[in-house]
Amino acid sequence: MIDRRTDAKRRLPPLPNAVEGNVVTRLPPEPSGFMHIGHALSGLINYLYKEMYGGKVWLRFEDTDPRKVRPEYYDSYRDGYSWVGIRWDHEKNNSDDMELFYRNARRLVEGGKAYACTCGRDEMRRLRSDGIPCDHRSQPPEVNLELWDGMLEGRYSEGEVSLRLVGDMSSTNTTLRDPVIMRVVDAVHPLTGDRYRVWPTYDYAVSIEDAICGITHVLRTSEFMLRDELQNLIRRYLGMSNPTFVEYERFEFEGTPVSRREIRSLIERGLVSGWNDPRLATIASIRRRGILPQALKEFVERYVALTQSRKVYSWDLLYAINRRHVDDLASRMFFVKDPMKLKLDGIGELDVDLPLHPTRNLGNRRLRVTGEFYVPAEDLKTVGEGGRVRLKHLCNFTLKSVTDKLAEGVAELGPPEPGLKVIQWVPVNEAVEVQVLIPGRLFNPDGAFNEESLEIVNGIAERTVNSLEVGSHVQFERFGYCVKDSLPKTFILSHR
RNA sequence: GCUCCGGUAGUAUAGUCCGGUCAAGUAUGCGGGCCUCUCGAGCCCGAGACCCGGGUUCAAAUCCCGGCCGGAGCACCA
Repeated sequence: MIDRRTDAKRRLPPLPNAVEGNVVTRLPPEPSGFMHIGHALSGLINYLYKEMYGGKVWLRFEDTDPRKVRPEYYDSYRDGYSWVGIRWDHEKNNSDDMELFYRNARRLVEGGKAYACTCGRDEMRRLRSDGIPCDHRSQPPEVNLELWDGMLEGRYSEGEVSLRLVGDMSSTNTTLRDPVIMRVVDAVHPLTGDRYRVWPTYDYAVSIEDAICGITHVLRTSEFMLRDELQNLIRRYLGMSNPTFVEYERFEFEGTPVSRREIRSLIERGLVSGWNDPRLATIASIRRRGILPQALKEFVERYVALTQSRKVYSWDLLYAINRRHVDDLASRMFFVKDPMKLKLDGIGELDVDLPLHPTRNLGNRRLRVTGEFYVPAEDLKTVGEGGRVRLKHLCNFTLKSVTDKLAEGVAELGPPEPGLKVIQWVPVNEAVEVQVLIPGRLFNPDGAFNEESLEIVNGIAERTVNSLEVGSHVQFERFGYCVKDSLPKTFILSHR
């Protein structure tokens, strides 16, 4: 018997209607923009359930709006999902199945479940909103077929004719009010070029695809909730079976925009540097700032709930998990912010080997010391003249004098003296200048842009940091976990 | 405006379906301590919540009604 009060080993809750060995889920990105953390979390949910029960996951691109789809985004999702550790069993694009959508559309028309409508956009919107059917709804099937064939043959231009489902014009669920299922789009598709100009709409394409992919569980965010009924109706007309739906609220993080529109506007206004700005929550951003995929996975298992309540996560929740993962692989190095020069008597020239990690066997780095160091000014000032301090792994010293520019002291090499403040240091002859970018929240709780969202800290680091590869994790002792960035001399703080 | 959905500590959640074992568990954050040659990791202790008002009941976080607050949908986008 498990104590219900402990969730130390918390996992995803059981999936309704799940059959062991046969849970088929899907990753359904629209390749029209960059992948962000919300996609990753949702993708992980779909993947982890498939792993939990055994089954398959599909990667299926929802690319039926040629105007929005861009070729580069297909890869952005493939890369992103792979990076978070998802391995999908099958991959396809909705745009692969145009003939299938056409065939089924014809079946619907023939069966009286769809009709060709020539109402203008505004007219259609008005009637739908009032719940009133238009005359086209009661056209004889021959007329509908004639018009449908005309669409396929290219006799109509965009907006002139569209194929509509016979739904329920008076339903309170407005998605059911005879939605358009096929329409003419005069745009070149990145995958199919100009081969097709009649495209399915989302609900129609998804209904059919979910059925033919054998999806057993649709796990998605709740903006789709009202669509369940419509999609089931389409499948009923077509004699296809329905999946189980599990819908949950979108995942947001405090002070961080999620919508592409918002992000684009920040970029255009120059408030962030681009789609991979470390303050953003795109996959490119969180990778760049050192969030590990394992941390995302653990985050899903520990903190995600498949409920409809609003979720705005605190970044701290993710950081705490990430910190534990990163702690094992981050080399320890010295970085001094607001440095002050310290001259120590009693130390000659010598080479010292310092461990790269306190507990793991990551090896050492060697520093040559001469008696002149950069150390944090603040530490010396708090200790004051006459005070005693420890340079970590090196020596104890007594501070003799401190001015604004220089401090002097007398050192004794040897083991640490209990009770002394232990500080990091960089030999003057081993010093390199670096900057650390500290990303913060982009928006304050009141919604205003946070002018201090990116802090830049300049300081001195030990030369060893030059040998770090871009993307590698390092812990600047007494400062925080950072990632070596591709920008020259730059590190990005992951978190303290 | 119409239609849905939600509201447990600062944050995320467990518990809500099948009312009592919940004077409400966990994680994170916060305060304190231990340990440690880091302000990290690890360990221990502490403070901190059932949106409001009615009702039903011996008993309500859990059921009912009303209110308030929040979110979503209402495209020939997905």
